[in-house]
Amino acid sequence: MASTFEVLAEPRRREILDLLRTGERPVGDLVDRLALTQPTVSKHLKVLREAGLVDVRHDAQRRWYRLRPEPLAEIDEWLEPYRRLWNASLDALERHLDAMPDDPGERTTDD
Amino acid sequence: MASTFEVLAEPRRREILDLLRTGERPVGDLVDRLALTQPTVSKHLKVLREAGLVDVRHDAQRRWYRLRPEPLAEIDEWLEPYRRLWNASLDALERHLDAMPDDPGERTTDD
DNA sequence: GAGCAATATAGCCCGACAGGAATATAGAGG
DNA sequence: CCTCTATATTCCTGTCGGGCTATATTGCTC
Repeated sequence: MASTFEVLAEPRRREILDLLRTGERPVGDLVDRLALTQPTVSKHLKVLREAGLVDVRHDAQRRWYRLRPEPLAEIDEWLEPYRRLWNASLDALERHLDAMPDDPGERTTDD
Repeated sequence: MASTFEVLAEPRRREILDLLRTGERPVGDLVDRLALTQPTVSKHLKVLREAGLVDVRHDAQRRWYRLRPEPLAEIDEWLEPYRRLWNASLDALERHLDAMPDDPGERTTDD
């Protein structure tokens, strides 16, 4: 089964997730909004389903797809050890700006 | 140029980022740790470079690769609107557990 | 149960991409 | 300048994935 990252690598699938953020939608609705044929959308939905990123509710012939944010929470956890790094960079930048009242002679390494 | 998500979809590239989290490393070091040939590692590094996820420092023939966390911060931002969703789920679960002191007759919809 | 609506599945094509082997490039040192 | 080291680039191959068309499935309604 594909990793959450692999599933998210596809722009159309991210679009689908974006659309589902506001609530559940039937397939036809997604087909209308994405410029894709119905089979293609269904295929993407299958991938999303197998990755646990969406859930389906049956209502007669209509299938309502709904977002499942849990795998995204795992991405969030994966980011955790990196988060301190860019925080460190921002802190350093802040300190730098802070320690530089107005120094026009200052040069960075952009030569 | 590939999106950050596409770049991260490759497991080996995530491994490389993991290795670089502790500090900069030369290519040969990465080759030793990943079970890949040197050209393959160089190719991955090129992709990572073009996506802005790593940076190079030249030191004679040796190239020291270093992590650039900024694109990861963008992923973090992308997650932002979703974060409230899984927080909502967790909140709901908490409220649920909270409102259920000890109710053995309680049934969920898992039939 | 025939017909219609909504969705899924199958089959196919094509472009992208990861992997490796071979080769090129860059720099140090004798 | 030749050689050795470290890395990048090129070329080739196999596989995978997205897109489409055509077809199957499911469930409603008359």
